[in-house]
Amino acid sequence: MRYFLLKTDPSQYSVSDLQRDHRTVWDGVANAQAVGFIRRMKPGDGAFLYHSGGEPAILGLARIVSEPRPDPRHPKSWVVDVEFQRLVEPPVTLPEIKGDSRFRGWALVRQPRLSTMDVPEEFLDWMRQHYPSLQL
DNA sequence: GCCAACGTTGGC
DNA sequence: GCCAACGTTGGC
Repeated sequence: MRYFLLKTDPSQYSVSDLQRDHRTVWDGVANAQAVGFIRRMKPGDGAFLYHSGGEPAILGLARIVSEPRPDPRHPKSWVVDVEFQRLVEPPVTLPEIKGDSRFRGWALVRQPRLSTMDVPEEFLDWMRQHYPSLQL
């Protein structure tokens, strides 16, 4: 089981929208590198939900609930179904992540425009320590 | 709202 | 296949 991070612009589709919808098709990912991560996802994998725009932060946890598949509407895009799991409270803010030298190499810090990525083991450890109730 | 970074497109 | 122009994203 792996963990990924999914960015969303909250003015388009927010974590509370997913909480309300419970399940959605995660679409709009066309960038080749990001699509590469979508294609590596497996049902049962975890996904941190991140708001870009507004206060950049991780504020939810979701589960991948389908195999990835090409988006029939957009040739270069791939989609996957995700299901809301939990809110991350309090949210883990970008400044907090940037401020920790252990995460310096993470694409979240290094490549601001990458919308979908994997999550380094160091961050998972940190999360397990600080958010034990998430049972990561 | 601005703008830097960077990905994509299209003309050659 | 290169690269200039252009568009988009995301952080501030």
